[in-house]
Formats: sequence, structure tokens, C-alpha cells
Amino acid sequence: MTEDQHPDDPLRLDRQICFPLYAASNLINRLYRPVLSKLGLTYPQYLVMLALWEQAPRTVGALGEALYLDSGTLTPLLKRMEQAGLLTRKRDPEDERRVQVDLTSEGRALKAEAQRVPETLTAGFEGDPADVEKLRDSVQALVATLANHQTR
Amino acid sequence: MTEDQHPDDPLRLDRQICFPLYAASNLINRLYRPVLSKLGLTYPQYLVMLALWEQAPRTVGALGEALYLDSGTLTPLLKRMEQAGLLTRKRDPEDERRVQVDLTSEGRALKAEAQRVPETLTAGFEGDPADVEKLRDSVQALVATLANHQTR
DNA sequence: CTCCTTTATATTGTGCACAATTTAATTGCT
DNA sequence: AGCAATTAAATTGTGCACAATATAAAGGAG
Repeated sequence: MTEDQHPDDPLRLDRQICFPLYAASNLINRLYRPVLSKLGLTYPQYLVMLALWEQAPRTVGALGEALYLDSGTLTPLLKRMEQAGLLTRKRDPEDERRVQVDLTSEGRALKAEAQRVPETLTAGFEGDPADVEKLRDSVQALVATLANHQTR
Repeated sequence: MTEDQHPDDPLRLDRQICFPLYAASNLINRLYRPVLSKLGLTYPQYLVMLALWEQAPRTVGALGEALYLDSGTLTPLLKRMEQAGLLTRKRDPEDERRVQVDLTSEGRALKAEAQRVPETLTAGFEGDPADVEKLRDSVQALVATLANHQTR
């Protein structure tokens, strides 16, 4: 039985902003998976590598700030990446509460293999690159707003 | 050690389109969680309810098409919602491969309680509603493109 | 120095997402 | 009718995300 679909019903799926963001995130993860698995990475692990290629070493907390994740997510993820030989985790002697995450030479070397990942995948977006950049900036602005309202 | 950050490095985190979508999806999930938990729903369960409030009954496959999810995700999720008394799952007598998912009266009644969820949460977005709508349409277009390129 | 609070990471338990596989029903071909 | 191919959902196993809690180190007040 199809229900009457009032065009101004605030609960219509196609009126939500949250749903396309959720769907896009899932679809993109699905798109990246086969490409990244050749590098031995999952998608969140790839993000950690992007962050560390920009700056290393970094503490778990600093990585969490950059990626909007907490230790509950990062600790097990980083342990798997340590097992894979991509990075090291060492207690900071200056402050034994902190854990410094640093790249291994293997982790640094992986950057060369990852160079072509973005272009391989943005090809699947099939849009004017300028439009994609505008969309990226809009979503970045949204993320900034959302993050400001959640102190965690 | 901070690495040199070439402004045109394709692997810079702030040049990715995928990352803000991923971060936005996580942040939104986090924003919805406390509100939806009062209704006894998780965020993906809320999406299933939105889909069923628009049209019920629907097969597992039809729900998956609407939400871009497969049975591996939906089956356990729907079982939990069935346990919670929100919906029923019945094999279609016309085609015993299919499972028809329908709302219970309790599930239908929950719609009244959910009416204020969107306005409660879009308040946290803090932007011109017109801008939010434009962003929504852009991400919807991206989702359509991504979905077209993934037949599953 | 002692206790109290704060900070940083780790642990626990729940619920997604997904690929790969399995089970079972239907369709199509001959 | 017989049977291979297709389709729909369920199952299995891995890896996130997260809230809540625990552990332990650092900082601060008296």
C-alpha cells in the first residue's frame, strides 16, 4: 500500500540533508575499497595515512582532531596498521599519557604507490572538476559548522 | 617533523572530496544519535522508518535500493526492529524468495513522535535554509552519479 | 607531599557496512 | 518434466564508529 505522499512532509526521505550525505559516504567507501585494498588499506586507514603523510609523528589525539574520530575508533585501527608495518606507536617520554604515531619507512614508501588514487577515483564522479571543488568546499563548511557544535 | 606541504599535492587531506563527506556523515550520525535514541532508533533504523512511512510494505530488496544498502546490512537491522515491535517480516506467498517488510501499528504511530526530528536537527546546521537545500541537491546529484556507476 | 581534578589513551559492548558465500525459490531452456 | 541459470535473502567474518567506562599519568591546591 502506497501512502499519500504530502510534498511538504518534513519526514520525506528526499527532503533530508542527512540521507544523501550518509549514502554518498557509503557509496564512496564502496568505490575506494577495491582500489585501496591493492595497497592493503581500508578507507579509514587511508585517511590516517593521508594525515600522517602531511605530518608525522602525531599523537592519537591530534589524529583524532584531524579526522574527527576518537581513541575508541583509532586505537584498534592504529594497532592493525602497526601490525601491517605501516606505522609505530610509542608512548611519549615527555608525557607518558600520550602515544606518538609515526610512519615507518614502509609507510612513507606507500605514498608513491598512492599518488594515482585520487585521479583514479574522481574519474568516477563524472562532473565538471570545478563543480566537484565547489561541492567539496560546501561540505567542508558544513563539517566545520557541525564540528563547532560538538565539543566532544 | 612537519613535512613540506606542496599546495598541489593530490594527497592533501583538504583536497579530497571523499573526506568531508565521510566526516559529515559521522558528525551527523553523532548529532542524531541522542535525539533518535529517545525514539528507540539508531540512525540507519530511522532511515528505514522514513522509507516505510513513505511506502509499506516493501521487500528487503526495495528497501535496499532506496537506501543503497544490501541484505547483509539490512537483514540483522530489520530483525532488531522486528524485535522492537516496529515492523513485521513475512515471506511473500507469491514468491517465497522475497520478504515483505511492513509497519506495525506501533511503527506507524512512531511517525507522530518523529515529526519534530528534522527541525530539531537542521537547527544545528546554522545556515541559510536555501544554502542547505542547494547543498542537499548537489550531494543528491553526486549520489545519483555514484549509484549509476555501481551496479552491485 | 597528598589528595583531587583533569587529560590521554585503552577497553568493552552494540550496531552497522561490506565482500564473499550459502540457501532456497523461480525462471528459462529444451 | 528436467535441470542449469538466475534471483532474493540470509549467513559469516572483518573492520569500523561510538557511548560508556576504565586506567593511568600529569597538574594543581593546600
